[in-house]
Amino acid sequence: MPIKKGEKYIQILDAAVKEFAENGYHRTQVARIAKEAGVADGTIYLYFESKEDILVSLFTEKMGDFVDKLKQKLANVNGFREELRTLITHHLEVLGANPAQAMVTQIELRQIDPWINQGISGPLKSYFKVIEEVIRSGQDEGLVCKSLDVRLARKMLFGALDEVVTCWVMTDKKYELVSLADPIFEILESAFCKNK
Amino acid sequence: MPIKKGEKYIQILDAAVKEFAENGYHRTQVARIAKEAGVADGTIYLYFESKEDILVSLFTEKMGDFVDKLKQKLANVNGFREELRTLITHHLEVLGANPAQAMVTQIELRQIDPWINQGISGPLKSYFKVIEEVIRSGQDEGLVCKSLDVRLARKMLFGALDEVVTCWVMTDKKYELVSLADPIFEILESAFCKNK
Amino acid sequence: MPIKKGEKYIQILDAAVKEFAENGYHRTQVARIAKEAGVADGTIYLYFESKEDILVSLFTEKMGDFVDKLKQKLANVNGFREELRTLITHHLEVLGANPAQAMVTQIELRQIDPWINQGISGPLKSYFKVIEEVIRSGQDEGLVCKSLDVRLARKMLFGALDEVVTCWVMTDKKYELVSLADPIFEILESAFCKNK
Amino acid sequence: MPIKKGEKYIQILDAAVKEFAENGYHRTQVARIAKEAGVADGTIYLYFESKEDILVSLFTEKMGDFVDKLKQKLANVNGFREELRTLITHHLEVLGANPAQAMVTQIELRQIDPWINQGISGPLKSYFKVIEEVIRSGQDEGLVCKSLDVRLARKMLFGALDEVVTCWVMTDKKYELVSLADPIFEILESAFCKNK
DNA sequence: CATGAATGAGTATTCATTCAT
DNA sequence: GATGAATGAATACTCATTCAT
Repeated sequence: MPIKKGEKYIQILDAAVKEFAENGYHRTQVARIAKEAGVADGTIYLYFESKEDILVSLFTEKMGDFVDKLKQKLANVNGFREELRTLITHHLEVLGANPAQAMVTQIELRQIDPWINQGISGPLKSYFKVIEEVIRSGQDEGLVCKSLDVRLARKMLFGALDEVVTCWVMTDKKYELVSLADPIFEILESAFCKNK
Repeated sequence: MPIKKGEKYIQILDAAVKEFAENGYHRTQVARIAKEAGVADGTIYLYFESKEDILVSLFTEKMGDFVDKLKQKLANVNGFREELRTLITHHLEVLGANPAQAMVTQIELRQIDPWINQGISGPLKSYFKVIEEVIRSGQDEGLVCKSLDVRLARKMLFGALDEVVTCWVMTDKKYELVSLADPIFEILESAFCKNK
Repeated sequence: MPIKKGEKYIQILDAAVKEFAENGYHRTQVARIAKEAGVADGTIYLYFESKEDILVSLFTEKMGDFVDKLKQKLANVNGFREELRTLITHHLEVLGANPAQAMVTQIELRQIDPWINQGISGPLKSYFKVIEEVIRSGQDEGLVCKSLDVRLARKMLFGALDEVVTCWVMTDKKYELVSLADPIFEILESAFCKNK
Repeated sequence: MPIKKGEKYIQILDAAVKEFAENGYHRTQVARIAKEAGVADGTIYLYFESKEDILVSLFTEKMGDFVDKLKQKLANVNGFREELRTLITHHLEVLGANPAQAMVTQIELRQIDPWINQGISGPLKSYFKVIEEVIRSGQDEGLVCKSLDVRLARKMLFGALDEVVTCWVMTDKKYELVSLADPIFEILESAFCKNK
């Protein structure tokens, strides 16, 4: 039962983001992470169950923050349109501001054996829930058609954002990710709102 | 240089789809594929450069067909709306009809080291090109706003479809994938067409 | 240099017998012994030099008692035959009464690297000495042939007893070990005494 | 399912005896055995399941021979006394002639986790069976008391021989093991035969 | 073309032991 | 004396790939 707190926990996580983003998950040795974090190899295993657990924890840890912050922002905003805009902007801002993090989330995380990586589904689901709530609030507001399949809409919205970020990560992040917020907003707004 | 055709080539590819879909890419040993295909271990390397090449070839091979067929269908259809509908339906039909194939494409393919998997970008790009042409034809037709960023729209469209298929694959394929064609079409039509 | 006495010393030794007998020497972690003993990992090393030292001490500690008690019993007995009987009975009684102890002595102790385990030879030698004295007293008494190689006889006697106990330990201790004292005595008596 | 035959199988086994006898089981690395055998590390695992399997196979392989040869010798001999003498001599001869082998059998083999080493019990049992048959033939012949517990006698006989060999191995094999055959025979004959 | 025995590079993980508190 | 977080050495085993036949 690893210790999920403490200074060393953070050090290791930080070192891991750096190494994973730089060399990829499979090419990164645990010993390398330890060195970068300034701890002994064995110390890693006081805080994580396995190399894979580091990657999953990386995601879980950040995803918790991500959703919490998003919820806060949504609480300060009124109406479906603003909520949608907030959601999109938040997604792009956060990932755009942390390229290494984004790299790991978009690329490396998907290299884990899906038979094992149930670990990421929890935090991800809570994000999905928030997205669905936003869409549903649009329905309540009368802006979004009641007959819209909310789950389907969520998948499409998330998939669209996700692909945009992935492409950005893979093209060496040449442009400002957040600059895409407006055009994306307009497309998604059209997609979901009835008579614009 | 490997022989990229012949009876054994097909046998190996078929064995690989089966094994990858069943056990995942990393958990599948080359020896296992050879056994399933009824050939010797070494024979694999007469037809493929590496284990990874099998996975990539799997994708390339099918993606070629996929795009060819799609182009044929699009040639027989008039107007952006029908083209879009054809695109979506084709995507869902083909993947929905080949669950094992879909499993490999959606899940296993993403486990390859991105530093190496440039192999898939070729065939994928030709699909992207078709998608962009469809959107552009919508602009020419006056249905889609000229100011729409076609590449961005393509990413979102593809991302949306891709996520829908991934979710379907991961939920044990309980429903008919193609049954989602209509609702998806309506959302994407709204997304891209001006005043509906 | 470790403190070879005190309450904690006993606690650790007791915990070790339990764990070794239950899981075997190699499968037992020092941390586990510490936990079972209710002390910190590091505390172990205030009382023992190494994991191996625990096992060796276990043996030494008990072997000291074993030989002392045996000597006392022998002092109260007259004649080779009674001495031999006493020796056999003592061996079977003590080990039969402490199955966990016997398990460790007969099985686990032999898993130690013989390049290091000189530690056990001391206490064992004093037992061997007692056995040899008993045999020699038989010679003095005229019951045992003078030409008998006492060291050889000792090895055979000890080996015979040892194997009997090992078999008992490995067959889940289904019968009373001490019940074998009589038949064993008769065989060994015949073995060593001239014309019975 | 490892290949239990072939030239390489023998090479590896020979290399293993040498290394185990020289450095002990735990101190011997698999890579070292491979080097000594002139094969690649991985090749070991084509012929053996694990490092432990090498040690067990070592014993099994030789024990088969040992028992077969013993049976042949016994077939050419008449009467309990000669059979017993044959048994003892064979035991001492074979082990005395192969000190490295004896080292491994008497010392290293016992370092294997008894929870796993069921592998050795088979071949050993067939030896036990032969010993018991010899004793039983003595009973049939009228030389050994019918009331003697044959299994107990076997354990004592085997334990006695075993301990003698172990002592010999551990004292740097300074004397000829087989020279002990006569005195041992006399002791065991007295032990089991009624009126000498 | 086909074979499959042989190769050997590559590394996550364990756990006895230490030492600063 | 006691603690327990931190250490880091140590290595069996896998499996994609090759090549002699």
